[in-house]
Amino acid sequence: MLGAMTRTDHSASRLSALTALLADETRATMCLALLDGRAWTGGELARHAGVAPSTASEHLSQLVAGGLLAEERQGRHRYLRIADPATAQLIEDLAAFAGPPAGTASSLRARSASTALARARTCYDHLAGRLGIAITDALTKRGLLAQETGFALTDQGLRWFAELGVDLAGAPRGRRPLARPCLDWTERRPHLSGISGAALCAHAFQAGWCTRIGTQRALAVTDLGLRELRARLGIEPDALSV
Amino acid sequence: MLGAMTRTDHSASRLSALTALLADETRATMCLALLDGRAWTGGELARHAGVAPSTASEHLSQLVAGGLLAEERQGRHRYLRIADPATAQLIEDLAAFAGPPAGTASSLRARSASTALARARTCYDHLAGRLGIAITDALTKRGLLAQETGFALTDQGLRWFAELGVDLAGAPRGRRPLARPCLDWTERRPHLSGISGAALCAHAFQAGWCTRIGTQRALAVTDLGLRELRARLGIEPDALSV
DNA sequence: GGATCGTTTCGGCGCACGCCGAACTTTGCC
DNA sequence: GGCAAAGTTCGGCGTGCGCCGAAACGATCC
Repeated sequence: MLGAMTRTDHSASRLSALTALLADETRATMCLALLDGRAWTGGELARHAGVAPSTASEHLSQLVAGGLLAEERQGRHRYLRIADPATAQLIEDLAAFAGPPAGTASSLRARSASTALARARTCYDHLAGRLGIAITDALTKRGLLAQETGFALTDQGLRWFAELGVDLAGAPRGRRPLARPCLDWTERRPHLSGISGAALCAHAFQAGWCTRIGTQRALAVTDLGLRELRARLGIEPDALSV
Repeated sequence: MLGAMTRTDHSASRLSALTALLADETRATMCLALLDGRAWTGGELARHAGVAPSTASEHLSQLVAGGLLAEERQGRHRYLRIADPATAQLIEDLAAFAGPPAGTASSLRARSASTALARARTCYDHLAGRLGIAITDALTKRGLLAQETGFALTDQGLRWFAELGVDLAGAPRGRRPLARPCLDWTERRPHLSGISGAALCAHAFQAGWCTRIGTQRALAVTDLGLRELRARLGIEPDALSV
């Protein structure tokens, strides 16, 4: 009992310290902005969050010290990004959990249906929005991704990636799983994350399937992308343009 | 840009409100205690966290209002439990992420190697500790659980559960996946969670494979349990008693 | 060298909130 | 009905922390 107590206490201390980093709205705004997967400067984040540069500087130092963000100094700039995919995943999970309850999901979806962000965007290092959902659904429908008994690529799925020219076996395999679900903000449904999700997103950029719009995380699918998605996954262009 | 801004702002507000609930060490202690899956009274949680009943009452009201806990009034008692499996999973994820870095994992494991908690425990509604890891490893080794390409039960795995007398198809299937990984505190490795993990844990209790020790979440594996684990999964009793 | 810009450090302000004890309500027991 | 126990409400205390502006620092450009 006593042993369990102290152990729990240490865990509670660490848990509260971690969540305290995100418990401030300014810091939360910064972390959510960084979920686009790119590195922002301190000034950009300060303006985005609507606080003075000095305030932002202190917040960012806390986030770096807490391990949520990584920094890189270049000249007089301080570039900040999410520390690693696991951290991005955690923030995504929290954001999805904190999202509006299921009842208001439809109204939210309807309200934001016309925005570019809901149509296609990146979610740290993989594809999200209706594009991400459409791809995940297509992979599942074609038997490339098993969702009934968990969330894993099938052997056919591995071959599909190989045909795409993406070498998943050779990918740097840390503790990050090959495939894992990531709950989508706008769609309230899981889309493909993990190493394969990141690889697919990277391929989509490299092969010119999609490009970034503006400075945020919104994406546009190119004509080539539409053709490839139809040819390789049977995704009709209509499903993405609505 | 503006649309994205306000949207992000709302998300940040909700994200910070959610994490603020766990950002206090007293509330974090309470939530971690409730991860044993049972319902505690307000007084028990107050004593466990080391605060006055009045203080605990206010904290618990916040956690209920925030949706993390569910309450049930019975006479002059107020029973509290984690709201649902998704919430438990989130708290587990956070606790695992907030846990000690990989470098200190071995020393932690060594230090707590002798405690009953590290040997076998529940993690909300499924089995954890070395018992949970041993089961997950055995399922994987026998081809019942696929971890190479994600995390999902195989067809053989479904048959194994059926032979056990556990009907996974008939389980109340909400959005909760059949199988999902849950990162273990002490072992720093994933163990089986999700509907199948909960069903296996329930079966283990019902069939007398294990029983609770004390009032915490620690478990003891019975002789029958040891025999069944060896017969059904090839788990040697030594692996659990070390 | 001088001007400018991005960033950081430092005081100081003010609010938010976690804590307790005391008083009160409700429930259960004798 | 009377008493004990669980829980809640309220007032008040103290502190922690998020905010800003001013000033200092360092890099870049002219």
